[in-house]
Amino acid sequence: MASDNFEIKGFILDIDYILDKNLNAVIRLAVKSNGKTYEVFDNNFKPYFYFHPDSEIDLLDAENYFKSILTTNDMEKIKNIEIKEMELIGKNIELLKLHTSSTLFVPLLKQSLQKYGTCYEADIPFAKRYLIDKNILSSHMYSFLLEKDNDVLTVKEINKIEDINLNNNILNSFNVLCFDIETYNPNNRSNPKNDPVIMISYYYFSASKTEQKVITYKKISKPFIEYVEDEKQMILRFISIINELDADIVTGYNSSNFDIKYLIERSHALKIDFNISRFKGQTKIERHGMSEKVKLSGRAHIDMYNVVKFIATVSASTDIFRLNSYTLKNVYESISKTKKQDIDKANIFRIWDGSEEERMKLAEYNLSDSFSLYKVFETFFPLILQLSSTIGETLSNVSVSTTGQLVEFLLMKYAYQFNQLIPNKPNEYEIKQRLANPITGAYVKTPEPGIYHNLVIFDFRSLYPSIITSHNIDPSAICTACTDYHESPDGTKFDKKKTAIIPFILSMLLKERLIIKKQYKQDKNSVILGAKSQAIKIISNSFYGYLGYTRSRWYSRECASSVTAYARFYINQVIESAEANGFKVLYSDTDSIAINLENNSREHVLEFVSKYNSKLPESMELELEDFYKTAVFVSKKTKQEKGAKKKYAMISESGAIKIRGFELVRRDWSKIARNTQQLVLETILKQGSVDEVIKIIKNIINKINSGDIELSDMVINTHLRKSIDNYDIISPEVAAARKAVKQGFKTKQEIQEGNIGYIVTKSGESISDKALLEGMAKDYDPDYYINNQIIPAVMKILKELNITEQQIKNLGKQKKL
DNA sequence: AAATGACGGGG
DNA sequence: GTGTACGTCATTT
Repeated sequence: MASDNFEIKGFILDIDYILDKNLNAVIRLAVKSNGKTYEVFDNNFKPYFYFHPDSEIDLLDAENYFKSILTTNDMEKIKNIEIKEMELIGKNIELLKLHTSSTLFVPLLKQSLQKYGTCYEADIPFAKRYLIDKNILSSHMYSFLLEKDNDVLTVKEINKIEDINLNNNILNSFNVLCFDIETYNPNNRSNPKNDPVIMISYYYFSASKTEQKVITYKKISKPFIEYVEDEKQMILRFISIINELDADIVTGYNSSNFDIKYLIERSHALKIDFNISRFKGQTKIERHGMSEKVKLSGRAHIDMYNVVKFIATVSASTDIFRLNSYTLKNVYESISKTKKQDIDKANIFRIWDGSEEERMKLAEYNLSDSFSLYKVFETFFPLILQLSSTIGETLSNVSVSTTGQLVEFLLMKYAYQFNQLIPNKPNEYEIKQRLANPITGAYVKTPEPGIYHNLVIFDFRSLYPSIITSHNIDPSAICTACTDYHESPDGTKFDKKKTAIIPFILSMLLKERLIIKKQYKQDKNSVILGAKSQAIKIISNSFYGYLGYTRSRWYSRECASSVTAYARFYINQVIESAEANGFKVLYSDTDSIAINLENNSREHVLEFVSKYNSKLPESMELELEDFYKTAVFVSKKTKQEKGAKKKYAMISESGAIKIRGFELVRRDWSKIARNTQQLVLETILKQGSVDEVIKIIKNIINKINSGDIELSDMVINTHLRKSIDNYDIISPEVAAARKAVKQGFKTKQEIQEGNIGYIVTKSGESISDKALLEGMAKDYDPDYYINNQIIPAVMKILKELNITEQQIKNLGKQKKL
């Protein structure tokens, strides 16, 4: 038997497991090393879980105990029993550790044992379990000592390589295939049972080459077209291209829910197997919570739509990435600042059935989707990679994770290292209870509405994380009888001496981030450092949320409410202290305060903050955010907004505009209203007064009155969910849609499936009478747009600045006369 | 006001 | 898959 040993240096791209013919679970790694990907097995890891019996039993005689409660069939599944002493949320617990050979047996044994006690860690996916127990980080360099036996590679040893350069190089070592499909859609929504895939485009890039193509089966003379015989050949060709190019990452946009799903279902109809895995194993779609997850073996599938939404969620409080809709077009245009090629999607089937010239446009569009996706991928992948290497989960898992799942994975890893038992997930009843019992939130000081000048904003650096680390907030540190403790303002005591994993992990992350930030200052162009810093920030900021997250394994109402109680305590302390020192605090939210400098000098306020900082716990710090020239504060009054909400706009000294809480961009307002509102706000900020604003509004009203505004700016976008016949109340959009159907402009189906845009025209009595679909409308009703769009939009801002609606209305009348 | 339902992205 | 389990907004009751 030929067998030899060798060593490779590389990183884990993906991990899963196989069941051999005896159902034994064997870990399988995809190791990427020097441009090659190895399929590597690890035989030295077996499934296990813990059991804690309800009744007192003789643990030393556990085998007989199990014999008395389990069938012989179940008993055969237990390979070994160990007695373990561990800690569960601060309390010692004695457990039985049950070893088995197959992952299949774990849920079966758990089922049989449930009525006799509690099973722990019986729901940790095997591949995750492996990374946790072996303390191996995905997307991190390791040296793998391998043994080759009959072409099968097994791993003997894995050792971490602490080489920053090697780790950094990972960023450029992926073969990435970005793809997009077009489908035939004669009935609006393509149905994979009948409607073929008509084009598949891809944009491929790796360290050594770039390639882009559209595969299709109707004649189109363009150099980027690869012509094949039919749909079946097209799909087969796509699969073989993925293999030939040896893609490590296959990425799409909403591809889990659409492209991949459609290709799988379509292939089924064509009686072919759609499999784009690298190693043996199916390509399938699994439910991952509410979304779907594509499972490949040996490659990572990354759905950039998931990633984009994730980033949008975690950066919700910043202006960096806030869009009203996360379509590929919007996202691409936002990151690249260039327009994306567009097409009327409802028309794709007609284009396909039409001339070659038209199809050429479709092919170009198809390719532009893959190219845009590549840009989106390029923008966000560094962060995904750093999230992956920071917590150690695989790229494909990170790409479908919520922040809670990222934190949970880290906690599970450290729980293992600290001999702590991983708490079970809550059942539905507990979830409901937690949900019904929310945690008191942050403190918000609502501002007096108006325009202010000369502001300074300070905020606590990483307030929640630093509160957790400074006060040892962790469910396992909660104590009643301890002597050396932190007591939160709402009365929970945390043992100072207890080594608890949440503060432990957090202080490690915060320390690392400080180092990274320092390096980043020296090397502002480093994509890796920027992404790493962002990744750590995202993870650290998620611990508080995780403590109060209803499905959390480490849920602790006491901890979560202690964090917010401390936050309220500290921010109020700053406010009081600032006011005692003669500063006017205009506004405060959670971790920040806005001070109106008035006659105070900058030096004076900076001095105050520095003095204040010296009194704070070591890891806490109040930082200067920025100086602001002008700020507009508006009080919240609308029904939707419960409680005190941020609603302000301000402009910093450098001219950066920060807008919070204004409904500036909503689909159901016309573009003219949105643009005018934005302009009004910006003008107030830049001019520092409302004088110029009056002129602007007057000008817009005049333009509207004289019919100078393009119809496209007047379109109000909305969408109908029901069939147009089923409405009791006829809103303008329903009226417009009905007219369009009656006159044969659109079919009922077209209306029902997509977005519709309508314009309020001159002819008719009610607004519904006047409403016509975009394309049918020949004019617009100036009165409607002035009174129902422009005035309400600008009044949202102006009413707080002592300008009445009548004043604005008079602007239009003056000109008319 | 509370409960229920639909949507997001994709064509 | 050692299965999972959203957040928001509109409409209806």
